[in-house]
Amino acid sequence: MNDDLRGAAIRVERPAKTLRELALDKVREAIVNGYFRPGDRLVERDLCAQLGVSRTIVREVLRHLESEGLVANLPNKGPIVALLDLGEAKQIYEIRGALEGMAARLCAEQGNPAIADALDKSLQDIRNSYQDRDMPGVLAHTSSFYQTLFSMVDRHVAWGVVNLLTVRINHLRSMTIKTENRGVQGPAQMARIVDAIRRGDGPGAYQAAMDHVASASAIAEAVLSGQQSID
Amino acid sequence: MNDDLRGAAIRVERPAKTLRELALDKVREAIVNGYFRPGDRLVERDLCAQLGVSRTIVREVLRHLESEGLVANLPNKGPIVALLDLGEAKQIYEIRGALEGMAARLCAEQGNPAIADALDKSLQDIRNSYQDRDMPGVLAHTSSFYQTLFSMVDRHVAWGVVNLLTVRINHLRSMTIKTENRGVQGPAQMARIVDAIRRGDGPGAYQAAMDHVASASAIAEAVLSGQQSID
DNA sequence: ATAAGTATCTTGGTACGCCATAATACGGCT
DNA sequence: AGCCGTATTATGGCGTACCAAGATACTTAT
Repeated sequence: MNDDLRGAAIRVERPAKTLRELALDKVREAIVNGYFRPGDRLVERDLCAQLGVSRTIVREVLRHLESEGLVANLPNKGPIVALLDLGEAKQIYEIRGALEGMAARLCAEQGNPAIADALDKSLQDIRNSYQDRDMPGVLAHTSSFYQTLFSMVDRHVAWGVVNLLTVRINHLRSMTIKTENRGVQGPAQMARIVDAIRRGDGPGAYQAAMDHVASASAIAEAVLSGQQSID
Repeated sequence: MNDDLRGAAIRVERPAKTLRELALDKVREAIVNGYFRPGDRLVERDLCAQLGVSRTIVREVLRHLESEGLVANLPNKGPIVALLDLGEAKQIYEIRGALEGMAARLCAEQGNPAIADALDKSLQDIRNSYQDRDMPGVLAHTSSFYQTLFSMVDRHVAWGVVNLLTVRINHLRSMTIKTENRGVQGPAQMARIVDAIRRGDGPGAYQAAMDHVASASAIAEAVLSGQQSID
């Protein structure tokens, strides 16, 4: 076991990623940032060619994405990129509200100033990204903000759920953050969460997190019903 | 279209389930009710033989269960039945509390007496199962109770999340319900949820649902730490 | 007895082939 | 010309066989 410890120090961190995992990431990413659009068919043999892997891998990847809700399987027709229904999107925002609110409350009750400091740092990254019009950066840092929220109170299961649900509404997210004033209101609402946490105000943090998600949901609904014709 | 209606009546209801789905259900069930124990290795070719299907299917099934959290994949060793650690179990109970509380509150705010009636019916089923010492029945009807809670307010996404998480703690559930007095306390706590819903008391319903899960969590923790040596 | 080499087990991954079904194109018949 | 039945194609569902590489157990030679 001593050997284990010494070995660990110099262990060569191999990628360790299997081909399947790489392919999974590629396809998920392709869906999430719109290379494949909702409703597009995902023909197994075509994906094999595009990814350069065998059908076995492609099938496993499709199964995985199916269980993530990113891909739907039509009987006798095959897999397509899942269509996002407005009602479902609202449900996802609602769940995020419940879980992020919970995490925020727990952070506040923790009474550890380091939490609020870490969140402030993420928040500043978000503001900077908005200023630079770097929208992918906004999304990434927003994710990072919430990941901090969950991981600071050791709630990785809840974080996993939130993450899982979030990829399904990713294109909605990228639309909401481009909305007028969102670059100001969003960070302001998140700052309220951080403030409540710093004050140790559990219910306040909960409410602030709920409010933030609720406003995102409202914007998403407006955007989605406005663009219904395009879909 | 008239033809459709007449045709539907005599349509031969094909299984429509693919072999993969059947195999998935079999393996999931085998894990959930303990035929495969946590930590057991799931050797692909053995599963092929036991299920009577090809490796293609088995691999897809294992991937699927992996993304459900029921199966873990050790690098260079292969899949095993996921081990449940206490902290994770507590997190799952906590999430269930948040979501079931949310659903209960929504049910109460709905102001539809049919909801409470339907829940009462499930509750009676649970009581009967307890009386008959039919533990699988208790679990099934408890699931049904919560499914009603979610589906009555059209929250199938949240129900999906709860369901997903619940299978991971299934063996804990089957232990908690065998606890002394649980056959009385459990239904009593659930009755409080139903009462609050019938009164239209949103916060009360929320709190009652939280309390029920919290007590289940406490029992699970006691059971788990008591049996730690057996694991 | 021990270190080195070897065999075995198992997964990761690939290639190929077969069958069933749905959709489409085609071609013959009236 | 128009319609109906058939052939073809596209595609998913499923199976088999094979190879490479890592891990582990087992020999064997010194």
